Amino acid sequence: MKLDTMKDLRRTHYCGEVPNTPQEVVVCGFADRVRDMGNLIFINLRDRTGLVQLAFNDNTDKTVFEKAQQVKSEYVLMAKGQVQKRESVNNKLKTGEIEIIVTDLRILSKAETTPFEVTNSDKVNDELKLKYRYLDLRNPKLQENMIMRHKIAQVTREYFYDNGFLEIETPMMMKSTPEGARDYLVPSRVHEGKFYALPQSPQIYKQLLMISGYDRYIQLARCFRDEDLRADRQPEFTQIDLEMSFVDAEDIQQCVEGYIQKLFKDVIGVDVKLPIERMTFADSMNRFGSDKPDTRFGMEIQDITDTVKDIDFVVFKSAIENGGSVRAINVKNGASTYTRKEIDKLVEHAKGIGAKGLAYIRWADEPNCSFKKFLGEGDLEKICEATDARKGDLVLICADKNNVVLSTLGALRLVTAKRLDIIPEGQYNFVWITEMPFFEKDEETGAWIAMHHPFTMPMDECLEYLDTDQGNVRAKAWDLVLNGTELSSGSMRITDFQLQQKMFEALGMTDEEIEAKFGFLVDAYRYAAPPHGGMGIGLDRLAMIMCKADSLRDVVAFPKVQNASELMSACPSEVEKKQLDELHIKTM
RNA sequence: GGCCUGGUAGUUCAGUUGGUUAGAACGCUAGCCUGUCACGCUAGAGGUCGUGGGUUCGAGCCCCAUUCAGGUCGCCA
Repeated sequence: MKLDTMKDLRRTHYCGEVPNTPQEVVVCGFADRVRDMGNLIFINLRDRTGLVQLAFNDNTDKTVFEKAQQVKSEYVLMAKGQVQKRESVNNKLKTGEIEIIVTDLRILSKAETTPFEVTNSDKVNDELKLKYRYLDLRNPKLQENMIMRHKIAQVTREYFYDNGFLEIETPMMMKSTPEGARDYLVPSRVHEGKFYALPQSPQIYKQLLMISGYDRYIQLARCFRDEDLRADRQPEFTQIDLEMSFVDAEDIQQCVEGYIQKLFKDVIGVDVKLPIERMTFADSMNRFGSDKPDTRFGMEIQDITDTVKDIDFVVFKSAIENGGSVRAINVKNGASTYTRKEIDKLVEHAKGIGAKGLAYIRWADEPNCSFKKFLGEGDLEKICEATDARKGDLVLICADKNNVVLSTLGALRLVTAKRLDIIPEGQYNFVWITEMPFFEKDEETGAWIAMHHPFTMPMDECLEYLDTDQGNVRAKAWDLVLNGTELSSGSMRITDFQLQQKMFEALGMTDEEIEAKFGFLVDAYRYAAPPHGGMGIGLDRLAMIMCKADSLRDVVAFPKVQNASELMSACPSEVEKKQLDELHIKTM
């Protein structure tokens, strides 16, 4: 059968927006479900706004009826007809009170049987859905997510434009700076053996824009990092990138708080109370064992080193003697029902993080302690008191170097909270993590590397021991954390080129390296720079949380999978030898 | 790069200790059906059990390798 064309017919209404009053309308979209009852046919027509029911009955023109009999799922249709009240209402549909008695039906395009049912694909394997991403994107849930993402972008621009920010595009092809994440490289045809890099972030350019006097900059910037993927990490992502002049940390945070408040109100109708809580990095680590604490539930880490220091238990003793500590979390909420097997699993989990083991007190009927035989009179009571342990609780205790203890308990806190299902839904706990360390030690080389980036301003009081006590230098850098997810990271930048030079040196770079990699930036700061700082806010992660999605893939139209390939188009792919030759790339 | 989990019909899954013709639901095809909305009823088609090797009289099931996907650790200034 020949396909129909639209000819002079044009849409008057989206399916989900067909009004509740009798009138002639023209709708178009995809056939969602066809219910053929013989002399009566119903077709649910779907577009991005929702569904509307098309009805064909014994009053329907014969040729129209015969055409309706041919319709199958996912056909593209256009239908003209009369809106009328239904005989029986469907409360599940926005348009459930009406239907369209069709007088003209056009089959504009036919679909082969799809590899999965578009609107019933919840349980379908991701691999298949990603291969046919264009079909999965027809799913109302994904459409809703894409629309919400659009709204986020819209409100973002609105807010920052209203607050005097200029949107300025920065290059997608730039100089490679191999510090930090791996760059995606673009070979140069004209310059044999030389490469551009795709930006990991527009960091350097936005700082230069401040030097150039653009004062407040915003960009929804695409960024690229050639690192392994996670559910919350794509190799290519969008950052709400901003930079402000003549401000200090607090001004930037206030500006972003206003944005967050408006965004959550306008997009999902949630009130965010300001100001957002501030927590120092050190506090966050000590209380939650993480630099991105989920504060929606308690279970904070307690230091019980003093309580247990006299107990003759070699695990505790050696940890304390080696400068470490003994700390605990009290898993309440009836966690004493954890079976031995489940506790063993927690121990394994702890070992995976680096702990040597895990001690515990399980208080079902009475306190049952895994290291009972080392305890003296009254020791157990003291530990229970220090950890507020009562009947029904499970106390997990870790002894080791501080960083191991904290990251272990921090991870167990999340695992047990998930298992016990005590994380409240629909709650949005924001927290600023401040006074981030400037340096961190590279585990492989032992060298000090910049935790944020090397243009970050150290805190004033830390300047004097930049060279002597790197581990204690704190930065004018902060993160914005939401429900345990790092949403955003910001800092004040160094504007004194001599200090910048010094920071590069502290990071172990030679003069030649500095000149080759960042010479142009250091030079720029010789010509005066306003005090400035800024942030990068992860748009994808923000969208993920606001859509209540589990994976970034649910808020990215065409995502990549774990090995950074894209299953639909099968990229990356091989290229022709001619292309490689032009780029001076020798084939392997 | 390490570890864990999975791959059986188009889809989601079941498949006993290794034993005759590998099943179900949904989808698909054909027919019936005038008020459905996850329509219903009847019949039918549809399988290289991811791939390769091994053990065995016999493998969807056991062993080895490999591949793909997911999660996670490393990594992500």
